[in-house]
Amino acid sequence: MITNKKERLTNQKRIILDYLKSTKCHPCAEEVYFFVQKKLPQISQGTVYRILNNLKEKGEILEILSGGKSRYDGDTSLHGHFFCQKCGRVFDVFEKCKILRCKKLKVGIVKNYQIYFYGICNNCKK
Amino acid sequence: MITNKKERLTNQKRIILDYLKSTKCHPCAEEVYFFVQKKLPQISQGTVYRILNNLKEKGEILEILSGGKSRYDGDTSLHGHFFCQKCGRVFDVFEKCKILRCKKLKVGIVKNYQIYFYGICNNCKK
DNA sequence: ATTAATGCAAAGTTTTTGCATCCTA
DNA sequence: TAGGATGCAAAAACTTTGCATTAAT
Repeated sequence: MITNKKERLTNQKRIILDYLKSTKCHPCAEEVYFFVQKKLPQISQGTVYRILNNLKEKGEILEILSGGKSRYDGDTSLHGHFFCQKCGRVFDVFEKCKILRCKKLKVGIVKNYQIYFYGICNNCKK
Repeated sequence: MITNKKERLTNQKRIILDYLKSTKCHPCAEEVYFFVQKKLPQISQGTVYRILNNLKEKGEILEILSGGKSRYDGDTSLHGHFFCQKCGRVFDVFEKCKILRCKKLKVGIVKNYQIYFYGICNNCKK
């Protein structure tokens, strides 16, 4: 039996998705929560987490892994992320990241991939 | 004043490092704990975490990020990791991963990087 | 002998979840 | 108006930490 749940577009979801699509800051769940709270003061962190997981599963946003809390990116195009080990900021990287377009590796078939760079950003290098 | 702490090689640390250097299973902290417990029944999870962080900081092991718990890899050579979305296993990938040897990107200087592949492994594909 | 490292347990941090209620379609 | 989504709060999951004790050098 196929359970064909019809998903609903709520204010909460729309605001979060709009936010992630419009920023390049790669906010964590808490930062998303703070942002949405300005527009919907009653929103809860649980809802933010549920929506982020939902959008992630549908492939509308990307989860950026880090040791501690995850960050989220509304840009799902093929690119990598650079973590500055000094200021902690995360930058998009569009160079060098498309050379792995291969769909096949010895171990199996690749659906997608993530590249994380670690180093010192131009600002902190000065 | 320079505090030049002399680090000590304990049984706990030696067993954990030996284990990570000898397996290709990419165990998580809990699995490391279970393994070491067979040899040192009194070891605590706190110690395992402290040692894993210590080895990671010294660059002797690699932390493999995933949504939930981290995994650890005793092989610090340049390679990527493939996560099977069906069986959950993590495989080493030595192909395609050395093409990013660049030390410089537009955003800054790269010290190191990690590549994570997601897909279906050969075993699960059958 | 020093003092780094451990074991234990408590606490911290991040994320998930149960359930009554709300609100989208 | 049916049932998917939310808000709230509790709980789960993972990791860190304080402190007395142990043990490596």
